[in-house]
Amino acid sequence: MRDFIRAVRAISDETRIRILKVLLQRECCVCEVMQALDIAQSRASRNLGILEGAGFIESRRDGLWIVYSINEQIVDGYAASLIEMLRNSLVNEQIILQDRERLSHAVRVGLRATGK
Amino acid sequence: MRDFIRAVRAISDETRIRILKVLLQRECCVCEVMQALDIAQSRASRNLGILEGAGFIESRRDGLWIVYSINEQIVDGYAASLIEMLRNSLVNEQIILQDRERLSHAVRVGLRATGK
DNA sequence: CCCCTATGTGCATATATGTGCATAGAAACA
DNA sequence: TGTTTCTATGCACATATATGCACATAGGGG
Repeated sequence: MRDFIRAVRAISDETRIRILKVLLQRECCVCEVMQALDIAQSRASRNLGILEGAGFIESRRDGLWIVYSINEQIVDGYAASLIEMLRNSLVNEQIILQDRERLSHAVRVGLRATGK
Repeated sequence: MRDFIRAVRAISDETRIRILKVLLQRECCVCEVMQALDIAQSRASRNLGILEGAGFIESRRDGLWIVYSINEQIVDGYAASLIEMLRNSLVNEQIILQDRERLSHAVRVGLRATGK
């Protein structure tokens, strides 16, 4: 019951839904997620942590960055069903399309180094 | 997005999960739900309302009672997928089995008339 | 070995959520 | 039409959740 609720709650937040939708496009580091969603870094990090704790995503280090990606090898567990459900949902949602657009321009480089 | 979140949030609460599990056994009036879960009447009523608003269940009047049941005819909508997921989940959960046991003894009669 | 960059986290705060209590509402039945 | 019975809801309150800000941490690269 606890795991079930943790999984469902994890996917019941708009920010985390948007993150999952982005990660369904391709793996991302934290800074790419914050660019895609146009949110603060701490917010991206925290919500990625929640999604990881619920089993939706996994992380690995790649040089300076920590790359998050959809946890594909889950067979049991509730996250698998929910991810599958999300895959077919919200396909024409405005904000999801916006995030996808921004994601396509996101670069794996700190904002400090972008010249801004 | 709003509907998606409403559906997922509706099923992310232990009380409502237990209610849905009970209704998957058979349709119930409010007083049967409160007996099965051993909760207050207002709590049962309120959570039934949330589940109805999210599209999981429907209600009809039957004499003195209002009977709630799983909304079976939903094809589109997110509730259908979530109900299907719940159907195969938590099958050995202690509290779910307790609720089912109490449900089998529940009667469609006000507590006031039980002699207590 | 030190510094710099990316990521994680403690704290304060605003908002949302769940619940009990008491009461209002609704509708069947006499 | 009045009464009884079941169900819904306003209110108060406790708890949970999400977020920004500032800072701590970690670990790669020079």
